[in-house]
Amino acid sequence: MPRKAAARVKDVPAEAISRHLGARVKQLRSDRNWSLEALAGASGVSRSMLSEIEREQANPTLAVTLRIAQAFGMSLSELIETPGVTSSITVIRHHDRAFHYRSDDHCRIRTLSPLNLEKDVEFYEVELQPGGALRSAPHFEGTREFLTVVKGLVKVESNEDTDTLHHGDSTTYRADVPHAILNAGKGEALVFLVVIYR
Amino acid sequence: MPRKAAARVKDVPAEAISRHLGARVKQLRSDRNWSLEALAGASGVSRSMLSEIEREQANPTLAVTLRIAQAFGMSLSELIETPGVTSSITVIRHHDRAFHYRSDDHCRIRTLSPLNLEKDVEFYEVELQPGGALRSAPHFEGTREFLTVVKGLVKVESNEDTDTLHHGDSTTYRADVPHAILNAGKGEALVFLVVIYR
DNA sequence: GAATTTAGTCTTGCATACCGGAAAAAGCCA
DNA sequence: TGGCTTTTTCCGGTATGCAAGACTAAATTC
Repeated sequence: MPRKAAARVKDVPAEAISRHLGARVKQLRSDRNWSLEALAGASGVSRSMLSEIEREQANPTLAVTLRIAQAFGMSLSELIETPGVTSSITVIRHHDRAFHYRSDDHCRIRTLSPLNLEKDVEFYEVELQPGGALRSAPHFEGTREFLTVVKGLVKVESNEDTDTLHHGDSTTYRADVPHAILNAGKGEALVFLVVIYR
Repeated sequence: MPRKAAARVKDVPAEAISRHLGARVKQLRSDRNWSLEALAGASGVSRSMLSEIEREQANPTLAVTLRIAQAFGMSLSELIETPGVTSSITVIRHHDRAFHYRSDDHCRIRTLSPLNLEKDVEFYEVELQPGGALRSAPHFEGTREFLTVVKGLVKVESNEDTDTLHHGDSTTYRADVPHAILNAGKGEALVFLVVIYR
């Protein structure tokens, strides 16, 4: 068995890189009746490279892609994003490491909402080992947290206030002050947390 | 003196490529307490490349940048774009009937956020018996729901899309179209639901 | 404090992004 | 059809993106 060649990114199916970037560039260019030469002039990217990109035979660098976007008078995002396609459902699987926001011995946090997609709300799952705690510095003014306990015994602190929650209890508190979530029980604790920025 | 090399894109000032992409990656990574090794594992991009990118010494290809974005659970655009009271605590006890939003044989809904206090976000716990379903007419334009399955086997429908979720899986979907949450398993199902109105 | 582990940077080597110019296609008008 | 122009693809060379492993420094464990 020949040993596996070094996995290079180029080997990734071209379509996966950025769906139809080539087609998109070609479209924008012909919309404007530009030749490769014209686009090359406007972008500073060589005709040959542009040709390859349009035929999906290249894996352009960020810099080159950015220049092309600028030549069309748009941002990278605008160039890359397929306009108007918002798939209805997005799923985050339990074991998807990409969403393990943070993990250490005492505390594991999973992101349940695509971060930064929803700007002012975040949804987390937090697992705390006995004695474990999640302490946070104040967030922006007006930020509140909503929390519900699925398993274990949890103590919540916000400012000087403190409260203890059992399985099934929920709470909301100010998060624009120092606050903390602590596992006050003997077993593992599991809570869901919604953070709302104002 | 060697003759002037052909002007390559790499020669462009690094900052211009994508403002502080390196810093951004580094930030996201340390936010999550990930080592380069961990990020390499999650993204499929080598440590060394990641190191170079963070130090702004590389001009990554689109493919690599995309993989990094995916490892962080965000889109390319999201990665590239620059981001940026009296008693503190209110508790809702598990058995407090006042917050049983709705109860019937098949479906029990508890409100975990004081309703109409936070106007554009609501937080629910939904319990579905086998065969039970929660069907909703479209909410306001732009409304999305975030859902995570704590127990059971759940099917989600939004528009024509459908997906099945096991324990620990999460999803987000459009709620401004007809949508439904169904218990597709043999036992009781428990999910947490966040609704965001736009 | 030596040995082990864990973090990051540096080095090596290959595949390829990228450029400039040549060859090939495609129009376009007699 | 034959030339003339314009547009696109092909080709050769250079610089560099990228992966893998070596190396170094810091933190842990014994």
